[in-house]
Amino acid sequence: MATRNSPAKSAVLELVRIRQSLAAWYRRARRDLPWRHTRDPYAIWVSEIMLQQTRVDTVIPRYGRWLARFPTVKALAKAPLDDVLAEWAGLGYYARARHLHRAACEVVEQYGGELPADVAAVRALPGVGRYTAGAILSLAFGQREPILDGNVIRVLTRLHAIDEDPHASPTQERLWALAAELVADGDPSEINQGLMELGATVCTPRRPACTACPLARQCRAHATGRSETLPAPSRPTRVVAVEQVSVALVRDDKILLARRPPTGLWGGLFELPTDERRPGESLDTAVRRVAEERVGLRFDSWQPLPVFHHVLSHRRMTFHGAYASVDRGPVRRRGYDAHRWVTLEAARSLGISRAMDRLLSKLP
DNA sequence: AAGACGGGGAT
DNA sequence: ATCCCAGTCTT
Repeated sequence: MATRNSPAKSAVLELVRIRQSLAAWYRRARRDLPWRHTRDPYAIWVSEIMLQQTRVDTVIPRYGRWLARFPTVKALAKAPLDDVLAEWAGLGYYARARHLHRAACEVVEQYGGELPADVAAVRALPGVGRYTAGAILSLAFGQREPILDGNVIRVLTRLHAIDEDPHASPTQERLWALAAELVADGDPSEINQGLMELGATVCTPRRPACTACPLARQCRAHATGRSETLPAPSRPTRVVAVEQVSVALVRDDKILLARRPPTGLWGGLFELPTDERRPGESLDTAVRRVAEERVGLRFDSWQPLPVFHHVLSHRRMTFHGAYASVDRGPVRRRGYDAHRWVTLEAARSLGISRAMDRLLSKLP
């Protein structure tokens, strides 16, 4: 028989206290966010995909717009991918939109348009990883599935004063186990959202508000003055500089847009014919080469557009834009799978990247 | 285990 | 300039 103060028993009591403090704090301090007004699994799913690596403030105006345009899984599945990407335009990580569309088709075909309340089935959908499956199952269906995202990693590494790299496999498994232990009792939706909310508003990357934290008394990092130094920083990704050359080809007051291949960077989005500038290549040579090689068009003279920089997580791009009138003649695509002659107005409502939107805004 | 994959806001 | 965000997929 365990004694009253055995380690095992005090650990269990501590867990109970953490759950209760967290849930009570969450009920009191939670922000009023659009996706917290629904239990529609599809709406929760959409919000979780949009929120991947994307700030709440960025998602808020896009979430409602998305649901107005694609109100149900069936509506999304029925829409052409071009429309889906156009609606996603500007949000980044476009594989999320391609996967969401494909997953919607699968849900219609396999489950009649209703997201199954089964973690393995949801996890098997394209674009749904371990985190998103846990979030959908716990928030939409109230199941005891853990979640581990950037916020929860920060909260748990501090709570347990974990020094190891949180992205290393062994630490990942330990963190998932800790997250699972928290939802083993109580309300999994409140506990999971409480963990994320705490990480987003109190247990922040810099200058955490420990005096306002419901878990401060149980926090090992706080007790040892390490709240600001945990979690261990991850290794930064290398950013490569590249020069891009884009040509705006004009004919009858319309410009030529071409669709990128369905995968890879900006996959499935439209753009002005673009290619990397080669080492040592003059701008004039590059501009003419891009038009000739990528869409099979030539011109006599061209005008430069203002140069600008566009930064991605792994690239620092310098865009050199050119503007030229072209005569009649067939478009011969290379490396694109579709093209359209459109007005500038129509071009900006196609699925285009932020970089391309910036480029189009510089046209005369 | 590491890299690809966007964009923006905070410091 | 640096960090990093309600991550997933590929290699």
